[in-house]
Amino acid sequence: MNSGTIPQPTVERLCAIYGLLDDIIAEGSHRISSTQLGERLGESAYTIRKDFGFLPQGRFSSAGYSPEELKTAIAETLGLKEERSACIIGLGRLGQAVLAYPGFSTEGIAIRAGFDSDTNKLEILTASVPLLPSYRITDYVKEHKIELGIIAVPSKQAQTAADRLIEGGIQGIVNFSSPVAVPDTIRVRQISVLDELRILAGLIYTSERRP
Amino acid sequence: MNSGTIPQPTVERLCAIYGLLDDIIAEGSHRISSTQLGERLGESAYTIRKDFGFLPQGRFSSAGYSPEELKTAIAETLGLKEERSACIIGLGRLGQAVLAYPGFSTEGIAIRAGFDSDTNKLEILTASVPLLPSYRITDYVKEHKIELGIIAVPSKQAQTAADRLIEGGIQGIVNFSSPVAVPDTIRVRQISVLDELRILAGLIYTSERRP
DNA sequence: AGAATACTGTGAAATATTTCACAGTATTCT
DNA sequence: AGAATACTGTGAAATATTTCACAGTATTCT
Repeated sequence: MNSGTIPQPTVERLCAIYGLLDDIIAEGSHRISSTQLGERLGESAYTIRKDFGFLPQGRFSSAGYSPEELKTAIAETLGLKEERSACIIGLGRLGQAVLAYPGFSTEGIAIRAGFDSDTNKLEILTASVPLLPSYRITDYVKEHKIELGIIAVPSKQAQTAADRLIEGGIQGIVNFSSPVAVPDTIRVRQISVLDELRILAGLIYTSERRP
Repeated sequence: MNSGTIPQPTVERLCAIYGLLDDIIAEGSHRISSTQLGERLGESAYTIRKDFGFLPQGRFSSAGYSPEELKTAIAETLGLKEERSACIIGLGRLGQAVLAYPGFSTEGIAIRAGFDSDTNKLEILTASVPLLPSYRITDYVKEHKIELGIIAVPSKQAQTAADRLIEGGIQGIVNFSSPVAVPDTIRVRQISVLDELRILAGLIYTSERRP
């Protein structure tokens, strides 16, 4: 067994597994082994099992894990049982794509509002949640106790968006835009397709050169 | 100085810095220190300097780095000087958003084609690159020596998309869809907003509980 | 011109993370 | 029913990564 703080790589992998378990359940499997999970994720079975050491001791054994029980155990450990409120800043193509993503509602994340500084856009778009002008971010986040923010604005507006979210009391940010400065109480996950493509290029290039 | 294989976390940070340097150059700075870079990225200055140890010895010193020289040094080290060819599979909202992203052309990544299995969609959309039916992925990737693929299809189609790319000789994949099984010569970068939101929730929750 | 400052570069130490090796055990097979 | 199998859980070892501490040096200040 294991307690103490959970290492960040473990939290990341547990979340990846959590999502994967939906696929596995959809496929109809009722048992899954650490080896199989590791293969799907590109991790070793040892690592997966060590990660599971942070879950409440489940007396799993000998024929792998039950996907349903695993999901429950992970949800409990990472606090994914209660629904989290989120909002999205920037309703361009990317923001709209995220807003329209059907997965959230069933998965413990509720997108509660969308914001954009272009009021025209707010009128044209339709959504099942309120779409509001950006100057209302702080108030709205505060009033509705929104915990997570997604930033999908052009890079010059990223810092303003972050500042408004933070002033409203946001706890974490997924940022598709340029990196933003935040106090170290706020966690930021940076996402950039361009960076990822470069990382791939870099990994490929450096492993070719130095075998 | 330093050679040998470059650690993956270093490649990742160097790519993040590479992108950040464009912002810094745009702001008009001609000098940037490891401390400043670290603050923007949420890393320590030590780490940044260690990372730079993998760059060709630049005799930078004492008043920080020149953003331009840094960019060149990183590009050289990671092979980002030559343009890389990429393609995108799946032309839903997300795929369209990526395809329309203006940053690539100026940044050493060229999106050469888009694919979708819905031929209607191919006719409706317009783009500056060919939009083709998905069964042509393998041929096209092979013929045009496309190195990187972006998968933005519904989860059930992800594995097929990956298989076609791999058969065509793709070297790396950025995958917005469900995790895919690939031979270990292929590198995959998995991107999921839902996972990122859960990671944030998990990090926040576990650090609250165990201070 | 000389002193103070603000950096970098880098071995060595500290820490975090992964991998190994194997005992223990439910399940499956004959 | 007994043997073989296929797992998990976990200390210990190995490895990777980060942090520290500080010497060296160009730049800025007085």
